[in-house]
Amino acid sequence: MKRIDYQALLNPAQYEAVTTLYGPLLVIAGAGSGKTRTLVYRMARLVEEGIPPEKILLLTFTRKAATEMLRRASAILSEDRCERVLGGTFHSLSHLMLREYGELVGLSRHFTIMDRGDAEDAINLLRNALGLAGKGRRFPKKETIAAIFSKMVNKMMGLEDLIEAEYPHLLGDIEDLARLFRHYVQYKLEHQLLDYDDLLVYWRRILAEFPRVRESVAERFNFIMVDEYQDTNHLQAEIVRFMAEGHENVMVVGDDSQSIYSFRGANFRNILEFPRLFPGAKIIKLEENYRSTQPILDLANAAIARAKEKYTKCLHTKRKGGELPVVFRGRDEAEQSRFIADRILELREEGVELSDIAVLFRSSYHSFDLELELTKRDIPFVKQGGMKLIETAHIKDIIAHLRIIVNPIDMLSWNRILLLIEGVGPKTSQQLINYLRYTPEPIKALETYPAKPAIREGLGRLARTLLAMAKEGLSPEERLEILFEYYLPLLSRVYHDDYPKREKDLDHLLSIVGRYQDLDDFLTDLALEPPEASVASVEPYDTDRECLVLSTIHSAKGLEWHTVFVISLVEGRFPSGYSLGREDDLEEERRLFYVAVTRARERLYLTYPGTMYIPGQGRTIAKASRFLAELPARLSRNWHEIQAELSPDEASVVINIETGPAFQPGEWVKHPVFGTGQVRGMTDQHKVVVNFETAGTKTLHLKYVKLERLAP
DNA sequence: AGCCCGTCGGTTTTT
DNA sequence: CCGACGGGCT
Repeated sequence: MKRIDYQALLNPAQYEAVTTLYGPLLVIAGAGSGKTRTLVYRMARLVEEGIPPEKILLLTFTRKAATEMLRRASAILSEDRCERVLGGTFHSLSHLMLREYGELVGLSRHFTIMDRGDAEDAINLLRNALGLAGKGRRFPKKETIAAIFSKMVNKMMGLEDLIEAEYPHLLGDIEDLARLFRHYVQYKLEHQLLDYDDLLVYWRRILAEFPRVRESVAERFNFIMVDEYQDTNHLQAEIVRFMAEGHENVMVVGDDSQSIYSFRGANFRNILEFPRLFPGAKIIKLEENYRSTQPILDLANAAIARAKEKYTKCLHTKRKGGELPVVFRGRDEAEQSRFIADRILELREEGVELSDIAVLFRSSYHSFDLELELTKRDIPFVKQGGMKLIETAHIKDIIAHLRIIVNPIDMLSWNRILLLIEGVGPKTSQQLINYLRYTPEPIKALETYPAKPAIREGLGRLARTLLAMAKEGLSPEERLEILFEYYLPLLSRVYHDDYPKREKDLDHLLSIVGRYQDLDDFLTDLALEPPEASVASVEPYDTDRECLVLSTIHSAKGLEWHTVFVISLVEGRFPSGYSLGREDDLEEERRLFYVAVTRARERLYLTYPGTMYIPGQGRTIAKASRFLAELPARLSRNWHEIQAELSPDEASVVINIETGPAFQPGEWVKHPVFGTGQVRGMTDQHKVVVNFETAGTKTLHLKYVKLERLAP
């Protein structure tokens, strides 16, 4: 094992955090202040001190983040013991614990995890059954109800208090909502269904009610580290408190200025309550920024300075120089998209990798226009955030079939798959479910059900398929293949408009399932770590290909890029129209803007369209976001002014690189991004046409391209 | 009575 | 681009 010179590798504050191993520790870390680095080195330190890695627990916001940190810690120690640290999200940890201890509170080992959509479906079903919907009766949408129920649980608030505080217009519906909530809880219990919140709720409950479990868990995990603590909620804080009982070796890291998940019950004040939860906690602040240039930080500081409540100080860096962030106003969305595509192509020719550039936005649909432009120009991209693969109807169909194999009393899934049968609607499905519900073997019972002749054939085929899938000893992949034989013909009937597109997703799913030995694991991972829906590269499985990143700001948390574009900075989009009414929500939008701009290392572009198409209203004038309007003028430059200052000849030239002697046709050259290629010729003094081996033929402007001559 | 299918409206953020 | 809704069909 390598000895590590921590003092040389870390600044004094980071060093102190890394070497404080025992007792409660709160680290307030500004954006780009080496928060991840600190966590990684602390993990290495613990292992180096002889702590068995399996006694360390690392809780992060996504499982990807945890895996990445463990990989880095192992690299530092040049050994792989760190991989044995248990890392994951609160939800994945709770899931793991419930599979182990769930029986204590009446959970089967094969409970099903519902995603948000499933929860909404169940709520909808119950709402109809209770007669709370339809016919002139005004009742909140299932999305709203699900949000209310989720907030109640995560904030550990009563329904009445929550409605009063956040949904005063629904005060009249409290009784019905309460009744619906009781039924929802009952329904989940009956069918062994757990929504995301239940994972946390049940785990907390076990910890609270069973001191023996608490003891053995505290013994199992001697050291707990929590990342992104500003986005945890009260429920999660309690889980931490219980799990650390006895040893109190808990380190949490966060930045109250980056709290962006209050819609999920997170409260940035949580981070300040940590010292109350763990009296005697040591507090360390990391304030020096290692990521961005000072002009970018100046803009970020100015944006967050207007926040009503904040606790961290100004970010500063020792880095010198840097360009002012650029503001661009396009005539419309199409011009905004063209501008971004133009800049991206220039950056690529400067040698900035596509994957080191990101376009960030408030809501997933804000990038639709840009996606069209990128496709037109053949710029490959991946999109993070927004629609997940598992949220598409056809994938949910598949998942529902698989869930029944694991948990045959999951009547929510039964409902879904029965509705796929021709001739079966909501009524028939409910009757069937009432029949299947209390039979010991629901799948077999399907065939014996006294059904109308019109649907008997369909039920029989479903029963035979499920029986074949349920056979012992099959791999998940084999089960899926059996299912496809049954499902593919359905697909073209049910989704006749666009089934070829959906068929491709099914292939994608098949390629994912191949990695799993256990169906339970596969379903759990799909729910807890859902793969993104769109991989827009031309060849779907070509993940090596370098891609531009399009991402919601929420999904960009913790990441950084050379250049960042923040787009659609228009009132109503960002800040979102939903937030305009409430002060707290607006504050969160502001923090979201802060998170967005602090993702950039070298260059930052803030763009917005002057007009926008709004369905119903047609073309409307867009008003620049208040986040732009409020910025002091000296902190950014306007693109149109930059252009006006340049001579017409230079207008599109960004940087100068000395041009060498003219390239000759037939010469071999190497480009930092496109790789090697052969020169076709020069179109004029400045432009060379190169036929690249993999990237195809490109015309490059010599003033800003880095071409290397290769020996013949 | 219950199902199918075309139309239309309206779109936050995520484990 | 998905879900609610209403009219027509079995």
